Amino acid sequence: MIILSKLADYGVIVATHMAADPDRQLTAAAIAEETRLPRATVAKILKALAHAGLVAATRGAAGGYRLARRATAISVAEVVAAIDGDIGLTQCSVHVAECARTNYCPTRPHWAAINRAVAQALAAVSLDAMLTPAAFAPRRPPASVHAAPT
Amino acid sequence: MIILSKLADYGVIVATHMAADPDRQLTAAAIAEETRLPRATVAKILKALAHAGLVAATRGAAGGYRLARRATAISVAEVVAAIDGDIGLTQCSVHVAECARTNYCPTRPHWAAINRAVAQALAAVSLDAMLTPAAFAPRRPPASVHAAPT
DNA sequence: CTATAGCGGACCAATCCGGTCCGAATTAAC
DNA sequence: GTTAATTCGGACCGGATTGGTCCGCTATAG
Repeated sequence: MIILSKLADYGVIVATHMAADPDRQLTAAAIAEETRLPRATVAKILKALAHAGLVAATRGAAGGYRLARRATAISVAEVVAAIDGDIGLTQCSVHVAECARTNYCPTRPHWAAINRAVAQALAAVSLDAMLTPAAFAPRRPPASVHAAPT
Repeated sequence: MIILSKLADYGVIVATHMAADPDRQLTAAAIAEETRLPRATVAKILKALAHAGLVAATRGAAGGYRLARRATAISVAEVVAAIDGDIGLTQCSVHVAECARTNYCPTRPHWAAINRAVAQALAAVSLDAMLTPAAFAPRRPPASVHAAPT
């Protein structure tokens, strides 16, 4: 299973790219070109990021986007949340009201704890950190949960 | 965004239900009834769990399922992986070969670290833990990544 | 031999997602 | 003031994935 949607994945790429030199103002077309992503899709992503206040848009001729904050102050979690919406493991975590099983489902409270761990894992990494040349990151995949990679 | 698929969510419910009294052998129909889940769906889930070796099946009349191991020895991560497949954040994490961006994408190695954190959060919780009455689990949602719950 | 129950797979419908496009609004340049 | 460039905010569509169901087969108990 893939956790992040493609769009959110692209979002991180775009945001990271902008974080590379935060002072430059880039048009959607320029970012698309430099990241090798489809132009229309990049535009859509930037819209979402702007909506969440992560990037600032300048309209009109000679307009473009730039990061609204310093790269160290934007976490991957924020970027993902801006595109995919709020992060939650189960239906229960996000739409609590709709869970008719609330009464006889003992597992529900436990998801919150796991949920927090996941959210924190994403929140702990800033765009700035994504740019650094991978120093500490291990080269091999997790290898703990693996069963059948398909 | 919801991380777990509905099916995987159900899978945890089913597995947890079985962990409640591990010595009883339950038919798929009985589990469906007791968990209030659609019978056919439960059957499908049990098949997946059996395939992964998490539950043992007895065929024929008076057959049924039971946990293959002690509830303390089965993690939520295993249940999820049995149904949704391997866990990975991005396309890169699972299908590394298909990522044409490998060369000019600086973010890739960093995903592995986040990936591990997520996997570990799921692996750290056993079915047995899911059964305990929520003692330590905080009642409030994460509140860190939240932006707009839709 | 018959009823029960899991096994394996095919199958369908619906939802979600990636991606595209277009008109409106806004600003810079001429 | 007019025109061109560029973002904004939608709607929109096709395809892929997923949730859910069903059927025929096998195996076991009585």
